[in-house]
Amino acid sequence: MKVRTRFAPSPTGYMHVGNLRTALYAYLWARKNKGAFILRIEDTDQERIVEGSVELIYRTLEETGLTWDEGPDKGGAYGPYIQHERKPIYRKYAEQLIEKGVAYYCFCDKERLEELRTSLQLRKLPFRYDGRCKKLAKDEVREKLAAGVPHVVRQNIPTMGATAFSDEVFGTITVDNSTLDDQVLVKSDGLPTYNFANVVDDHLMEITHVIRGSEYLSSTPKYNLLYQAFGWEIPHYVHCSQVMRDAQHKLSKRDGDASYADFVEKGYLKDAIVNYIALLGWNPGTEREKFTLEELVEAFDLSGISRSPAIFDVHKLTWLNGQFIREMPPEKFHATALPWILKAVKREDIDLAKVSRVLHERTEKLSDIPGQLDFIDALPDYSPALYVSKKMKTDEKISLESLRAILPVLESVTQWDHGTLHREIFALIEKRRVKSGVILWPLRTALSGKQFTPGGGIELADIFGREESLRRIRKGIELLEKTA
RNA sequence: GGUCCCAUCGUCUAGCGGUUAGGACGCUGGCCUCUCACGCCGGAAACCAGGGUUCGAUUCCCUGUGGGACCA
Repeated sequence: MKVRTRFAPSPTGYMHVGNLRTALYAYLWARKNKGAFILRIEDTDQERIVEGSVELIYRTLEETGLTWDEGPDKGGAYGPYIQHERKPIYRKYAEQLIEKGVAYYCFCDKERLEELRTSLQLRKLPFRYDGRCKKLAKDEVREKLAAGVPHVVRQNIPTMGATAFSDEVFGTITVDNSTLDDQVLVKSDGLPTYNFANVVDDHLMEITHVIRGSEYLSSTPKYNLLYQAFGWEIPHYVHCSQVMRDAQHKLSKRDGDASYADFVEKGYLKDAIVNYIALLGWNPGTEREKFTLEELVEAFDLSGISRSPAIFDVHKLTWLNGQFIREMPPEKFHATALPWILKAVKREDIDLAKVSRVLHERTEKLSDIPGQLDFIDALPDYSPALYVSKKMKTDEKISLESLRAILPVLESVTQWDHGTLHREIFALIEKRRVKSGVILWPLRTALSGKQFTPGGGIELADIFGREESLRRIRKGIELLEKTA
């Protein structure tokens, strides 16, 4: 049978990385098996719907390369792919269940349910519907329906026995039916609950592998009861454990760093994000850690999914991001980095390609870039103490001598390029018979006014060009003369 | 509160009865070096606890502890 998986997000305006990981696993499994990956929008909970969410879902999946074969925009043989458009379908199946006695109409209103709840709470019992409407006579039900009394449809769970299901990652799980609640299948507005809709849709859409978060683990027995009542084949279940912020908390929207968009905004590459979340809770069985999406398709297997929750480690994501950045060809890095470089560099006399060259090995995430370039547009005010470096064997006095020696050398340079500069500066070092740091440290300090910079003194001189370099060196000499 | 699930370095994980418990991030020492970074070499760092089963348990079983999910 052809493998069919689905990603079924609610349009709540947010693409949580945990959801994205679930989508990724479903995508990988479909592709790995040459099957189909389906996108279905679960909008039965109308109150939670956020404008523009569906577009956000499309955009995220497209950006990350998780292409779907069937969906609201693409169509397919199993549509519609938006749950609220499937309303009549659910009604029909709910009626079937009622006929079979596996479900029943419930006319209990809010007040009665509230009473039930408080009375159970007083006795420290968990809330469970007491099944009152189950006992209603057929005529009574018909009358109430005809009179238009508001009602829901509830699942009639057997009071005896147990229900078991098998999960690809958790194994067999058995639950006593007596602990299961007669959950609502169809709400009073006529729309199905998620609990009902997902079963009907997964069956009708011929989903073979239901890949979803572990929060559905405890309701799965109820779904199985439904499948059994309909006589439908039960799909393979693949439950993925939570993505956590720390041991106590799920990674949540409130932290401001839980969504795909948050990470893109912070300068993470989509490839790195996808690679990292794939590894969160799944391992390929080898020690390999870096994968492209295509390579993940190849390597992915259900058996590598782990049961315990995983804490999202932004440090490791950052490292992986750096790996992807370093691997880029220089032109690609330049194109990627350019918008971030332009945030810091406004002057137009700078060759930005040279800037990205020195940045390339020094960038882990793109948002690091502006801060690294804050000395380009204007030389910052800096303390002469920056000229002191024990390791480079230099201090204010020595630096002053060095800068005074550098100035005429650079002034006489006619061909201002990296090769020439390098040659001239190193000739000076040799001539003065000093350690290279004695010349290079003051040069870099004078050019940048910073302790650390992307690029060394010669590279910076090349980037700044003749006029700006000489100007900054003279300024350094001035500063040191004042100190001495 | 009831039910279910989970438990190896700080973090992600390998392990599927006998291993010097492996890798990666992070941390750290060194080398390289035009500062920083990259890269390379090294180091510290873990089997939640107690009972079984077994010649032998990180591994299998039970209990406890801790954490999570679901139902409220």
